Amino acid sequence: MAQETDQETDTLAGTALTLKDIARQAGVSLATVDRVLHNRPGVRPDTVRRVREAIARNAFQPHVGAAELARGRARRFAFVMPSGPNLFMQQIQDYLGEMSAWLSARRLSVEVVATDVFDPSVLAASLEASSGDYDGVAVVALDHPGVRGAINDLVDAGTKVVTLVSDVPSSRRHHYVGIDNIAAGRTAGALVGRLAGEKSGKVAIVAGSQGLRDHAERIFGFNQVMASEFPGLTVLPVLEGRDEDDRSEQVLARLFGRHADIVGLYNVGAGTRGVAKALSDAGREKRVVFVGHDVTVLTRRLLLQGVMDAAISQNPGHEARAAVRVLLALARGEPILREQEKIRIDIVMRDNLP
Amino acid sequence: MAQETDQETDTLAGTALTLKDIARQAGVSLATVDRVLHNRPGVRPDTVRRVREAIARNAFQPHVGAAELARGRARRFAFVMPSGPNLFMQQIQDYLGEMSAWLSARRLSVEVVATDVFDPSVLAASLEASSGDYDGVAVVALDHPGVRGAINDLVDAGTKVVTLVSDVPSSRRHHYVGIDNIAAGRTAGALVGRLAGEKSGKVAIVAGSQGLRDHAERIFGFNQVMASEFPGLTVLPVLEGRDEDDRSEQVLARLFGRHADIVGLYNVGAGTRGVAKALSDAGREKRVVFVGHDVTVLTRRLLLQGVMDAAISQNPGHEARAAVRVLLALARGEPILREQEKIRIDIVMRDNLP
DNA sequence: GGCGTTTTGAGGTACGCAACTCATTTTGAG
DNA sequence: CTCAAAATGAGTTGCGTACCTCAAAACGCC
Repeated sequence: MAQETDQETDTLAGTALTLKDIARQAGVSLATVDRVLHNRPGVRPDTVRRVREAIARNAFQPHVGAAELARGRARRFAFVMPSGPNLFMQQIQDYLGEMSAWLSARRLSVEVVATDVFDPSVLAASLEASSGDYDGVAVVALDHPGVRGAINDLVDAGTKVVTLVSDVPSSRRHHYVGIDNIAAGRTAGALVGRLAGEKSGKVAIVAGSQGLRDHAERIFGFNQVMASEFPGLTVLPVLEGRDEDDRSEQVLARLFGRHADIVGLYNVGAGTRGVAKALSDAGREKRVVFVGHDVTVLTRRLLLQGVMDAAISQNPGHEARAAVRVLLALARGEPILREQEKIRIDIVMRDNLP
Repeated sequence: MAQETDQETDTLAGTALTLKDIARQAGVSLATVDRVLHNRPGVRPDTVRRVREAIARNAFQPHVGAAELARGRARRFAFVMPSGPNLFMQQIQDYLGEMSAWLSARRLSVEVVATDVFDPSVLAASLEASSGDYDGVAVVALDHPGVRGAINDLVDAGTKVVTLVSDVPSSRRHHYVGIDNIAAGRTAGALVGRLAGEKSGKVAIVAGSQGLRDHAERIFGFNQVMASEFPGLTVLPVLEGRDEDDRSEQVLARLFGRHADIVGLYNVGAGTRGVAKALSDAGREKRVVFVGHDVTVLTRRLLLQGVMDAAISQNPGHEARAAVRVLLALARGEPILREQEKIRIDIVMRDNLP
């Protein structure tokens, strides 16, 4: 019907071997292949090798659907997250909710455990309490010895653990789903510097607390870039607003009173409403380059109005889905698609608002 | 062991109903439920309603693994893509390759069909030829009546079709995986304008061809922003470099010779190497704000060197995976996670290079 | 060579669904 | 009321794996 087109075709996948084929090739029974595949005891090293070779030779992959069906038991995951009215965390939960059809089609259950993430002992207790109940746990973690211990205990018990948004690199968690906060701070710095143009002047930083690992890292990255590339700009001492609107507004208002030549402002955490109010009360709404974090209803409006110039964002939907997918892959023993699960640092300006 | 922590727990999914439960609730047999579920004939409208209600009432989702296992036949997808040495397209293919383990664990096969995408009749023939062979087709499409017809024919034959990177909105394709190119152009415009600072001067545009839909749309968005927000900047007539290095360099060199006050440069398509060469030959490497598209080995280097100021990027890995996931969801009749499959317009600068 | 232990084979069952057959019941048109 | 057509029930088979039991074979030790 159609004339031959000189097209190449390149097949990427689609073998259809089963366990039976592997058994035949290795010259053993199905039971033995099963023992090897699941690291069950009672197989001679030599036999193990033969089976492994047959598996490798054929690039055999167990049919994920069949495996899921055969194991019967559903997998249970927990998301341990802050209980406060944090908008970003709320977004993550919302996106988990949007996945419910996807989850139930795979017989997965995801439970959100709200806890006081900022109290290490409470967080650790929450984690310990969930031991044994779940196949996997995603936790917005505080980097603290008690929390680290609790994470390691979970890992030792066979539970898969991923840290979410905030990492505990010294623990033995299997994966971290979140951004590199130093790079995020550097990005913010480059934006403030570039958008401020040739101007010289002062730059203000408002953070929740310098005790929070992610905030501290962002500030570090920010200062790095400012020092090395924008010598004309002077970074003022970091203000702490505790991620609260009122307090952020107050400290900032005081600062504006003292310095008339502020050309840039970096809001490291939340409290955006207060920051914006201080800016407008001081009448400097559009004369100060304002860079903050995360895309919410508020920052979206500020970007559209031109009050905010850019938001550094980590996609909450992506983080929610990546955490689930990573936990699932870990539980199944599947490889993780690193490129897919890597959370990127998004620069969001008015015209590329998602 | 652990003291009670006052934590709320909120379960999101995890029911475990089966078809049998639905049948019992609806007061019919398994066979009838099956008929309803797959729109097979021979069921009274009233009975259909009762079954549908039972399904809805329990938010029943067929076990995706069991379904996949039962249908036996593997699913086949095709990616119809340009045959040329296009780096971006090559990246998409590379990322498809990285998925091979994921694909084979699900007994999916993906074939890449290389064709001359820029010749409508050849492209249309390629599409027609693949009719019946595949459950789904992803195509980098040219917006042309012949291509539109071929896409519609595929859809009518029951094949799922998604357009990739470049859309054919007038066709009945099921989904488009790619960015909004007008918004991408607007973003580029905003960046050039903002990064050029207070300066007034001229802005150059180099495109592959204004006949290409995506290029035309980007230019449109770019001009929109320049006209409305940066009246101090004058946009020069669009240069056409045919996405080739040499030609881009020539036309640009000539332009630099005529205009001394160029402060911004937008490279809409490929030919980046030539553009960069023209810039450096003219000795304006770092005095002109240079914004382009896509993150490749070359643009990455130019960003790090400070020659390029920003790259507008659509993540090729994301596009590859999204296309596969969308085709799979369509074939299975599963809902599409729109938020997940939406391709975002990434602003990539030196410090958030992926 | 006999013994206990380790390793292996053979086989079965279950998982939830798709896709089919065939017998039976219900329905509605005349 | 009759009879063909339509609707439904009941059942089977197979998909590829996990997990289990039991018996048989091979092995190592004294």
